Amino acid sequence: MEDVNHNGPAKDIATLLTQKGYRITPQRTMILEAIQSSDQHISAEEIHAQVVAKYPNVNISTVYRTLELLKKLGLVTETDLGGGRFRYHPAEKGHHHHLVCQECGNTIDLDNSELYPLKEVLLKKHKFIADLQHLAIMGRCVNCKK
Amino acid sequence: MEDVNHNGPAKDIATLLTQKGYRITPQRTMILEAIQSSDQHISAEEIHAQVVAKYPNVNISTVYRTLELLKKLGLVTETDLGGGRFRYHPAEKGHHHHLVCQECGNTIDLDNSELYPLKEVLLKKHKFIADLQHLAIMGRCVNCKK
DNA sequence: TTTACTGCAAATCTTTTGCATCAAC
DNA sequence: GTTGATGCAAAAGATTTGCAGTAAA
Repeated sequence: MEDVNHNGPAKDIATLLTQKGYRITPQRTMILEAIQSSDQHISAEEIHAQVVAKYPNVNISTVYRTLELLKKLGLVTETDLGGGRFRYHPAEKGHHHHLVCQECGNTIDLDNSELYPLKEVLLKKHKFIADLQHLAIMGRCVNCKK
Repeated sequence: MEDVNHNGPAKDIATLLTQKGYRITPQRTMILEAIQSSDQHISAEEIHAQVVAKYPNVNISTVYRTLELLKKLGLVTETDLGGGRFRYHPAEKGHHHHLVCQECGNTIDLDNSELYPLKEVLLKKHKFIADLQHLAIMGRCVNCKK
């Protein structure tokens, strides 16, 4: 019971793409695998490196175009953790938040419940609907604090 | 009592620069004015536009180089609000946080007290020292929510 | 006069786009 | 055989850098 869905997620996505008139290509398959095999958030460059290792001629623009498609279909979430580079993760893995250590780059995941009080405050006091899917909190982790 | 310091901030900064062996140029003076006159966080491009209005030949690389210097001296804080563009504000103005509307781009400022509970939780549960100076929370404001 | 600062142009770096070719269906 | 997808090269947008000339001290 590793996956959220009953079928393998890759198969689901392939089916979904086909149904919508998109095509399954080796490039797309490998890009999907790269995203799904990554626990952490992965960047376009990292996806590309991983794909190229097996299938040398894939261009990074194909990665970007595939990510754009997957975003549009709601299969992948794009997160701007700063640093001028987007990061991606499978939407099915649910949303979590990030404590990013500015020293060592490690990220700690938080779940929704820990930010719920904040969300409530923002809504009540500022009538602001916070999109906490895309939240990254910078700082320093234990190991780096000294 | 507008300023945190007793002397005008611009004068302080000029003195400080001179003491450290840096030079006061018209470009630097105007860049400093642009940063200080902005309540909100200002981008390099916005600073440049404001400076060029009065002093047409200033190059944007001068803006970047001045910002780098001011950062190094701790006079200006650089914030990565995402969108692949840094924003700057005077360090003396203290830190506040941002609710950024993804629809209209408006920002609502929060002060430290509203995020204090969160900071405490992160410290206690995750031993993570959150640098909330650099926090931006994305979402939708009242006007855009519908 | 010394050398820090500036303007300009060119280089980076990430992401996007135009276009001709290729391959999934 | 259609037409959506790909690779390549070039563009775009923000920031950085090399260099020769300029100006603050």
